[in-house]
Amino acid sequence: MPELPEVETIVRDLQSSILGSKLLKVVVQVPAMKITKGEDFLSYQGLKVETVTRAGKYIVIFLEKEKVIVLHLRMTGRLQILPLKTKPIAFERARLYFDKFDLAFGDIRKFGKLVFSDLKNYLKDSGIDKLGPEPLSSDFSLEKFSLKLSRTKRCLKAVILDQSVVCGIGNIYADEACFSSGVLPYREADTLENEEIEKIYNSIKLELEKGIRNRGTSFSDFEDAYGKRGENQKFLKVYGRGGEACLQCQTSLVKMKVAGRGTVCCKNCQK
DNA sequence: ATCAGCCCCTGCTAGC
DNA sequence: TGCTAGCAGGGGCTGA
Repeated sequence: MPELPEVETIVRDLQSSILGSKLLKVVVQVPAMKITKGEDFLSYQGLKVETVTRAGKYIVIFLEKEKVIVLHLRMTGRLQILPLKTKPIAFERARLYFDKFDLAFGDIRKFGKLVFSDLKNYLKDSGIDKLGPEPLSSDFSLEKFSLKLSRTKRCLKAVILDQSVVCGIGNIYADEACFSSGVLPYREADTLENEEIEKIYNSIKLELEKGIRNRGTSFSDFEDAYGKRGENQKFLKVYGRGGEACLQCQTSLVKMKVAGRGTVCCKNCQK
């Protein structure tokens, strides 16, 4: 499941390869893909890529003439840079044909999203307008985060998974950040001490930065834009380790459901 | 207004 | 061995 570090890895791959490339043709397996706008792919053809950026878990490709393509990989989406005329990848849902290579969008579960829009409308069309601050930017302040937590009875994990509070965090990094901060994910947010909130705030940043350094977590099937697996799964302390020994205290890690998500934590190390 | 819980979708696995 | 129920979860939607 691609979260911020995985999406950032793909975006960096794209930045080093597709800037300046010309989009020749778009083929989408309708209705397999959820597409908004852009029945009119013709108007995107022949345009060069100007910039590629990330917003939360969204990939945003800016083209000439104020055209914008937004992708969200959701659970099982993947984006692959391929040599020209490569045969379809597994569960391919769309392909963008560029002048020097193909860009394939594959997605087993069809949860992924592809939005064809323009500079004026892409934020709203894609849902990026609803995102909270980027966790690794200065927009994500301890003060605002603290205020959000203190004003809700929701559990900690539900709040940090809420993309409108802080964007880009998914199940893996939520569990890792909770463990790393020593706070139980099911704690009611308004019972957290200032000291705990600061630890959580710092842990979120540290875990995401670590994920990016390791080029993402390939727990099941994440691959970068070149089909290479990440390394961060080797450094996970709790995610996917339910029933195994805690790396800090050897207590058996507990697996439970929190905020509707499978969750692993250490009842000894986390309070 | 807030928030829990259902739904989408399909591959994999545990259990019979 | 073969079948099936249940699980995985990001985010949109619904109803309390």
